[in-house]
Amino acid sequence: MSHPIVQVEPLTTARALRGPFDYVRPHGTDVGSLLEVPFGRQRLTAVVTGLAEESEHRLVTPLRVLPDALPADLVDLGLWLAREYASTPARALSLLLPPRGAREKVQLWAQRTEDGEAAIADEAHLRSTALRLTAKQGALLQALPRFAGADLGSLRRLEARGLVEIGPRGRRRAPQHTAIGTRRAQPRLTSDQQAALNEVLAAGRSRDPERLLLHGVTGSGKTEVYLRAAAETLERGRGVLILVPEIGLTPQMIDRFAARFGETVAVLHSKLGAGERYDEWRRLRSGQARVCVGPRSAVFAPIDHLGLVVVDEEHDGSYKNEGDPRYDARLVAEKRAAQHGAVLLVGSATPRPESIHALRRIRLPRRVDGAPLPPVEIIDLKEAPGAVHPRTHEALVDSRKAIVLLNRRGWSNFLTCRSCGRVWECPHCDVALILHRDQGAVACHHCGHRERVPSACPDCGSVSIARHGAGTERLEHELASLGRPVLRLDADIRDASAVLSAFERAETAILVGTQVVAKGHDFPDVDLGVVLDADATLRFPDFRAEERTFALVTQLAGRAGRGGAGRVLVQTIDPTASAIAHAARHDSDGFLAEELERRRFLRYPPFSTLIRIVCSSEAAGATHLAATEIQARLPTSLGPAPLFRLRDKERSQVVLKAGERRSAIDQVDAAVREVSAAKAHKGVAFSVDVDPQ
DNA sequence: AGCACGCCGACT
DNA sequence: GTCGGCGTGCTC
Repeated sequence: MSHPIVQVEPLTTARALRGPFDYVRPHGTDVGSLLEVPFGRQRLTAVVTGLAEESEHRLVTPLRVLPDALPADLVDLGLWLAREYASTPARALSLLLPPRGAREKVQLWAQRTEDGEAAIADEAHLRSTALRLTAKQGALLQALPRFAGADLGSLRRLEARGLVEIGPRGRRRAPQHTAIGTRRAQPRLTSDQQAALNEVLAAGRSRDPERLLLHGVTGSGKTEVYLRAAAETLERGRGVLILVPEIGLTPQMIDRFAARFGETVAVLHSKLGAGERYDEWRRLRSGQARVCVGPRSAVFAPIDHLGLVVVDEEHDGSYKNEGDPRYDARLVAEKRAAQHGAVLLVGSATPRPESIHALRRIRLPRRVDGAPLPPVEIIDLKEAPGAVHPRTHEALVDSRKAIVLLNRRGWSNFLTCRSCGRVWECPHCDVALILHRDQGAVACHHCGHRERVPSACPDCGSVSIARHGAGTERLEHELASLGRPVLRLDADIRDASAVLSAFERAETAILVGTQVVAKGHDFPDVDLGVVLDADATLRFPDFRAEERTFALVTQLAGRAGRGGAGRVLVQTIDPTASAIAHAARHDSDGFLAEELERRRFLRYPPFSTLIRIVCSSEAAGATHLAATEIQARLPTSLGPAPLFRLRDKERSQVVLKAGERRSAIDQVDAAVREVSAAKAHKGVAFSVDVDPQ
């Protein structure tokens, strides 16, 4: 037999441990097969990544072959992912595995036999046969095929007459929200949409398709372009992948795809139960489903012959993974499209400068309803101190439905003792505790530590405690004086969709919240949008602060005035700030041109690659030493810079700004491997982030 | 990451 | 004597 050996990656989280390891090849296995192998004294799941003719090792036989297998292209993708993000093959492949811990659900399935068909088709025969059946059995015979369910008794009688066959069959556990069959009429495309669609279709006919950016204002009908492009892709016999930011906030995308394409749509996301997730994965793997809609992790959906990969709201930060392979689903989407020769189509009203730079842009400059974008007024907070400027207050009084954005959760930012100056801080992190009055607690927003609201200072006994700053909870409380319902939406709210639908139903209301309110649903009758503290995002110490502020203001403007009349107010202490000024004019081209020029000048992405290495340890001073050694091995890197203590761990970071991406990643990987292997740095954990947010 | 092997201190 | 500390090294 040729290739009697499998090369395998055992799935362990150990950073130092990288395969491939060789084993005897079990019958019927190939690249992508999943095995259970003896590994040292453990038994581990392992992924076959290659085949070989011979090995220098003494081989053992795997314990068993697991039922599902990865497609070979996903094995390639996993190995690429490991290298691209300086992780390990095992950690990367773990992200792509079929859902574990669930089996196929099998139920009895009944269908007509040839005699049964004849009984239905031939009316005379039907009379003679069916009349001798009870009414229910006759109805059942006509309603087949279907799962047997509670009618098994009747079906068994039909089976005895040879009219039906009954046997086991897998049954799909469909996620509840998939609104299959609620088919809606296809809207007519505007001429802009038609032109955009033509470009996407033209790209799809090319051997080496272009990567496209659909830059369309909110309400310009990007989703309908995705749907039409998907339909055409399916007709060509190829699969479709649609990525969306967060499934909880964008149920419309799933609904619209399920309504248009029915059973061929699968959904993959973290809220699914084990059975549902397994069934959806299997439906994709087997080709029963050819379209997948889901968040970042859905970029690993097992779809073969991909023809179209869509990334909706491509500016959204949730495409970046926080866990160990710190992958960016937007880059993985691009890679998958390239693997399959598929069209990459990313869409946004506020695209990233990176995308403007790298992709060919198609525009949808007008809303489908023809309504103009709402006017944006900038309000100078220097004129009047306080959280809500008098003009903002006036506008809130005049509005019927308003969205107010404040990017701080809780009641107040921090507490101090008026008599001794004590600041309430998290015992595990170097940050202040935030007051949450409704929960009767102060909480750390980084590690989740909570304490009861203090009634007295533990240091000096004073009962006079000052509350500084205002968050969404306090704002909610203060706006209640306007005498209309105030709804709050932020990470403290358990049921976000209940708040959104309450706001949608309300005649008049104010929705207060953090960034999520700028995403959320589309409300047709919002007449006012307010950004209370645009400076909070703008002054963030990050080179993306400008673009995030621009996106926030623009996205909020998109929520207001869908029906026509609407206005947006942006409060700031710096009205001349470029991001705010451009957003106020709806001038994304101007903003993006300026931002790209700035990036080019400062050599920021896309004109370089940033790589961040964070060292963390509970031992005092250890991270600084480790980071210093990392820095010494990377000639052009900056640092080490201390970060605030998090979960009892000191942290220190080194940042590399590289011209040559591939070699820089390899250098960082080598440096981290060497330093982490040194016994002097035991107890120090290292994390590498390529393209940090 | 596990887990065993191995070479030194204080306990029934 | 031997129970067990965790330093060191290996896993096809």
